[in-house]
Amino acid sequence: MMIDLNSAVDVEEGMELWEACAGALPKRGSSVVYFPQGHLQHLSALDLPPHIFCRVVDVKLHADHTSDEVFAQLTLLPDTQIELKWSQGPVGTQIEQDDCIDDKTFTPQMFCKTLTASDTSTHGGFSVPRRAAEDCFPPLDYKQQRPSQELVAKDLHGIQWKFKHIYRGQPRRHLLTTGWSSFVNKKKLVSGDAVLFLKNGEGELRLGIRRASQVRSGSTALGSAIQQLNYGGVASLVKSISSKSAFTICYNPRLISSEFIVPFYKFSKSLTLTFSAGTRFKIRFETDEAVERRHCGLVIGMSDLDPIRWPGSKWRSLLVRWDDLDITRGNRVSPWEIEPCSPVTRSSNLVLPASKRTRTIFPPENADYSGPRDGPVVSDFGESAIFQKVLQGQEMLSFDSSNGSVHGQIHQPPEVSFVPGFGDSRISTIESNHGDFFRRTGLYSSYESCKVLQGQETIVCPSYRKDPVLGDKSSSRRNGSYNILQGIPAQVHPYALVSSPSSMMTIQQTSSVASDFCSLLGAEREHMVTDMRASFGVSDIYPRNSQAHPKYMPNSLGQDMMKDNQNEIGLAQLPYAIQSCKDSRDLVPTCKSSCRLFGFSLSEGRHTSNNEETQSQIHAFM
Amino acid sequence: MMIDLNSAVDVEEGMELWEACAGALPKRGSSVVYFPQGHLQHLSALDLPPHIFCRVVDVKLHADHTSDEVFAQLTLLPDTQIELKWSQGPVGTQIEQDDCIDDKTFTPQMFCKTLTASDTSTHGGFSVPRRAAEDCFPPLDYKQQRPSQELVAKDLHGIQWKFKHIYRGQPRRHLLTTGWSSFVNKKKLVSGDAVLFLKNGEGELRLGIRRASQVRSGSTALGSAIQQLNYGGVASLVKSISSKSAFTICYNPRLISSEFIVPFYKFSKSLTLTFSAGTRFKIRFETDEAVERRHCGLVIGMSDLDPIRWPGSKWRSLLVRWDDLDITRGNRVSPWEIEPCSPVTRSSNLVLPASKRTRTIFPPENADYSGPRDGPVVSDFGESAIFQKVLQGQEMLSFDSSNGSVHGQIHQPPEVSFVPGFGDSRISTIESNHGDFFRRTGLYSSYESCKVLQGQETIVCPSYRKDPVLGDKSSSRRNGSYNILQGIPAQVHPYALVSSPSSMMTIQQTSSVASDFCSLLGAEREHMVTDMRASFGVSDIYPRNSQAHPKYMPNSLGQDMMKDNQNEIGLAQLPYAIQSCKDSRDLVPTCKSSCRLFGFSLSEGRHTSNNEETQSQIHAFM
DNA sequence: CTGTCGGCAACCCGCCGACAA
DNA sequence: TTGTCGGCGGGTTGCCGACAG
Repeated sequence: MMIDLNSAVDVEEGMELWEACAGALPKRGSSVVYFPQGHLQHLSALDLPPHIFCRVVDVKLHADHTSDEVFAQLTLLPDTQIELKWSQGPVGTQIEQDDCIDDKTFTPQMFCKTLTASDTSTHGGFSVPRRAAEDCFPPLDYKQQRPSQELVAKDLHGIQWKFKHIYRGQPRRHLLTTGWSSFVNKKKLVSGDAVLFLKNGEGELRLGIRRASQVRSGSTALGSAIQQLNYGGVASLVKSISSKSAFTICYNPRLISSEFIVPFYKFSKSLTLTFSAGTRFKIRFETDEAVERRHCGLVIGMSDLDPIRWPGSKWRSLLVRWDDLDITRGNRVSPWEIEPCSPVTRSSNLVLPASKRTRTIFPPENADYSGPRDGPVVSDFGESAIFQKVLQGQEMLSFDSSNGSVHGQIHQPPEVSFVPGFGDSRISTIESNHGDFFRRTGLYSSYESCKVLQGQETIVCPSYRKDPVLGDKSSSRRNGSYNILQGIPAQVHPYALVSSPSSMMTIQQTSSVASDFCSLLGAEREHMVTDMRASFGVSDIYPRNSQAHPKYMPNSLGQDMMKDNQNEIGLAQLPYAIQSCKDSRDLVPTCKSSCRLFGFSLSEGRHTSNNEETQSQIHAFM
Repeated sequence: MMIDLNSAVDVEEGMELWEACAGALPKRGSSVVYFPQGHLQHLSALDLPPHIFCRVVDVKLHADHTSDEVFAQLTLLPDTQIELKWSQGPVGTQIEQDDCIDDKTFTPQMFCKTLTASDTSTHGGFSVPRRAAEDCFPPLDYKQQRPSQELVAKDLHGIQWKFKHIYRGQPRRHLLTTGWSSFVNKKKLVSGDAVLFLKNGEGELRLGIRRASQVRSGSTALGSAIQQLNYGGVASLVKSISSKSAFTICYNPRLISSEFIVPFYKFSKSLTLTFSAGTRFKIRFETDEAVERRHCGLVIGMSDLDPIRWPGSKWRSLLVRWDDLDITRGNRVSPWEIEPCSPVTRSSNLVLPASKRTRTIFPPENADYSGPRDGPVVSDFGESAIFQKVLQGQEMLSFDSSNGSVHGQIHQPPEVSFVPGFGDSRISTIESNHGDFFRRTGLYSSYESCKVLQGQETIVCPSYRKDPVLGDKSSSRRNGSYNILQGIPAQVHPYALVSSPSSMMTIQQTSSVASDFCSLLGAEREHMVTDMRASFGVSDIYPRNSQAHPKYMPNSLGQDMMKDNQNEIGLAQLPYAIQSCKDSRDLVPTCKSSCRLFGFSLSEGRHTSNNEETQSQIHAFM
């Protein structure tokens, strides 16, 4: 069940926590594009255009009471003004900026740690990373032999959790003992889930969770179901849109199924590119296992996903071939989902040790550059509080907080090009420049490390690296040094976090930079992209008789397409889907058994649906 | 999430258990009346008649996977034939009979016990009532010093639960030890919930639960939500009905919110009565606390509940005044919900010790009458298996199993009349006859004890009474002696159970008797009822300035009406409702907090929403 | 620095008959 | 007949430093 953070105080306080847990939201007042096709899936043929330009007129935050799943109710108002802008030509910076206004001031501190087996076992408590404790928790009296204190942290629902925070052991370390296991049990946390502590301006502690895996897919079902089943249903949705009146949908930034709302500037920009067949691209998304990896692929054509009901829609209009044929994703993407890929050699070896990688790839080029090694990340939405006030003190970019835009000292953007290629690791000189561009702007490293770190299951913190200028401790006390991101939302990372070498993060103001980066990138693309559409047909791309042809790939693309449909439609349509999400831990078996309804037996038989529970029960008596 | 009992075997086997847990269903093929007004509440003004005559074309049983909440999906087909019958005049017995056809043969044995504090505490196991164990469990070898065996019982989902069944202690008693607490934990049972063991024809054990209280209201939300939010929504519902094509709704016999489907004969018959103002009536329903009591009241008028959108609807068309002003129910009922009341003195003292009461009220009048002391109960639906083959061996009525109807040897129904009265306990001579009628038919006692027992929180078994004729043990081995009913579904009790003095029950074939009883009653009513409509106006009934007037009853009727609306509409409309049912035990706080959305703060503040949990958490660390 | 482990205490679960309602 | 209790044994929880990666 959902509770609404409707107390004024809690909305105020909970906002940061909510976004820390969920990711960035389209801001109230911002311009977005709504895709009924993506939202309603194949639910019914509607008399609606494929994309609807809207203004976000209301945002309500919600958190599921039992699973802590976060989602928002967005109220969208179809806006002909935006449509007008759209029809008049490519994106203006105006629009981007209006997505980036913000008025929050303070900078909360937070840390996020993926729980280890020890953290979640019954054997002990929670091992707090040193810096996390030092930065987020009230200081202990280290003169005492065994310093300890009581911590109180509120979760999204305003529920208080108390923990004994103790500093002990040899060597000394911070631990949460009493109260911790209760928290783990009540929240049903397992190893791989992440907890998140956040100290707000008043020094109050807030506590959130980000679940690792299955809940995500479960949530998808829930989210989708709610979206469609929202009171009034599809009919009233159509009616609202047709009459240009506001409508409300559910939105979960962490879910790939929430892609049906896209910031206008992103949509607009992506279409200025007209991705050609042959274009190499990369994408970020979460698989079912919540492992987020960077995947590259090749655009092999473009066509309407559903030419009958949604002719001319850009929704998943690009036919693609993935480099990794195991990718459990359809062979279609939307233009705004993907980014041009820089196929440097190292892209095939993504899981290098972070410290090593960092050292190798980003030697300090500028002695003056003592700020974050990892800059901000691209954010879809210029939303919110916690992404503001970034980059202060950084030399590479000056930030004008008055309008939230970045005035580049990079007045001459470097040449960036995206050369279509079929091999794995072609590097052109232009692409080198491209990499250089990232490095010079200070954007590249975050961009890169973010992607790498997102997919890793347990890795949180790259090894600590001494700052060549400021030494060991001071660097981490500044506006962060490394960007540590983990369990990050799907599709596009919404955080702009600059963090210390530990998992400590300081949240800062970066979104405007991010979107500006986007527009720079977009501009570059426009110049450089080579239109190869004419020279490629879909079937030409696939060597006949090779397993790369859809016909011969039952285990990859072909099947994935089916899966795609089955999951997203099936789970969204029926009441089963709603009910499959009652309990966060029961989701897997439940979903399995309900999936059988759509022709796929994901489980062996119906009795396996709660086999674990059943087994333990059956063996309770010997 | 719901699982469907879709394996053929399980439907076959699970049917009995399902009905034991849920109550009787409208049978496939039977005639019912569907009330969109009751189903959709104030959801939207529809272009539908207030009642729609339908045939039940499909029944699918479901059980919630985590809470074990039972409900059914009914597919109804608007049927002009029924409408025709309706328009041609009062009910024929034909229609009743077609609701009672059945082909099931065997008679399962079951018992139902409300869990005590000891049963649910962590301190021990489950104390099995002696006779329940003897009748339902495989026999133990009592020669052993401490006889024990392993029991295996399947629940609604087909999950097996194993228990150690032991016979020990001084004095000896039956206990379930190992495995029991695990069951309690997994099902989240608390004291007041009831468990139900059922031995089917093959001697297999089945195991169900009936929750006591809050889950019920939670389920209401779930049920309602699903009903309305069922894919396609209201619009498609309207469309289906308008085009006379089948539609599917959710139905839970235990819920008062499921009143929107009424057997045709019941509807039809109730309208032949044209309840007049001044008519005394009684009703059975469950309050929020799952306490079901018999309530009496007075019809004070009749008018449309919603004259604008549902003019001429019989839905809650009767304005009533309750004898007990504390009743948490609106001041409106539908004609088919109520029955004429026999205002005998003891009706004001319902919670007499059962054995004492039984002794006092039902002295054996007929030495030949060695069958059940408590006869069958009125059943709305002539459904199913377990209600058949009743009363065999009983002298009062003969049962013809070939067509499921009852041919009365009561060829001369006794005079039954319903004299309007304002006092609490007027007894007319005619009413005495009325009571006598019940007694002579063997219907009265069950009718009575059922009502009494339903509302009691912990009382399950009236004290054991020796059968004056057959002695101690033998009586209970026959077709039952006392009808023990507990935690019985709302509104109209669907069981026809004849039980032993313990909580052991033998399920038997009674429904045809029940409906026949109804028709008898209906016929009587038609003759006897005095039309007093003209002489009473609503405002005349309420003594001005008395607290009986709605205006002066903020704590009873007035407020209750509001509650009524708020709950049923509010919870049905929003996604909150769907999600409020994730966990059976979390339902209360959840519902409370979500109710605030509709303007009612049912809880003190939002933080109290899971106070219990929170408290325990907060105090985990001192 | 921090994940995991063995050691060990305290607690609680759950089986037992006693007792009484 | 059966609900509750004290007794008590055993399993689990959870705090501790040791140790190692």
